[in-house]
Amino acid sequence: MNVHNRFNSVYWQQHLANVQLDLSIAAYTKVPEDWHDTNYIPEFNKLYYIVEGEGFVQVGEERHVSQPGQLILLPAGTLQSYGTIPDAPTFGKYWCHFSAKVGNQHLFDLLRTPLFVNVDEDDELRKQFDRLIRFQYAEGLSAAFRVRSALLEIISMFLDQSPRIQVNTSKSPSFEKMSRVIRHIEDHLSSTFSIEELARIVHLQPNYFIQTFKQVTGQSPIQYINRLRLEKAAQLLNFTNLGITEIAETVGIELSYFSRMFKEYTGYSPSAYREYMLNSQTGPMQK
DNA sequence: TCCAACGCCTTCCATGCGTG
DNA sequence: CACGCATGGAAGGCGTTGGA
Repeated sequence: MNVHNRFNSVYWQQHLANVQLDLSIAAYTKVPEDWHDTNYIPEFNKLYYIVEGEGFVQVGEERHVSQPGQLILLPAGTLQSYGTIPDAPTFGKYWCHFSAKVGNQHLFDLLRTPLFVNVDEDDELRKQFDRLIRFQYAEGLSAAFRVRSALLEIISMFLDQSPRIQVNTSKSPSFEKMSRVIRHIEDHLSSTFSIEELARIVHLQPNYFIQTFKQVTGQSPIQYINRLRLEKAAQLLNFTNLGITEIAETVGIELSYFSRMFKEYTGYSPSAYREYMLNSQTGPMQK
């Protein structure tokens, strides 16, 4: 079971997408010649998008002299230094400070990313930073949504450009244990699970197991399992010709209950859902 | 860690509707 | 009529929670 598989699991994708974002500040700055700091540990994450000039950043032991076109991530809680380079023009950069938490963990404790990436879509990234800057102090209900969406977009671009991303679960024993349980669930979706059986996998008391599971995933085990089953069922309805009865069986739910639950989940009965998806895929193409 | 109480989950069964 | 599916009621079991 390697790290790559773990990252591909439905669990991690879902789980990391639940990230809580909080922007503290975003701006564009042409930094002064005396811009520097040495060996300090910030509470927040920083993203720098270098547009002009030169400078260095250091996280832990890794030191990097940065060029325009690079997006740099300085994760919260890491030992950092930065500064200008003598006789070189200083950085002109977009930057922002933000917190990103999944449950009670820092996102970039869970995700090991490179220190920087080379950006493909310069225009797009500038646009997102501009949005961030414009909406951070804006009035109105939508501003906070826009800030969040711009920040997500920037982080996504960073992740997409990263050649290697590792999920690091070792910092949290609960995460490690629960992801083992979730892998088991994903691998055996069509069978039935008892809480006792799942708790045994990680050697926990059932009631303590439920608590831990909920802390990590935000859902009780049963709710989590059912959501997974219904998502799988929706996929099967969408992409296969299997009968409803067969699909119910495949995802381990009794037929009549499946109908009921599926409707609660999607608003459509299974067959209505299939029809709806069929029409929405081909509908606009037909005359 | 254990226990008890509550409420939700699940199963079973009956019924109805549309289709071949 | 048989079959596949949807819907709903009833009941019991089990998951979940909170307190000690």
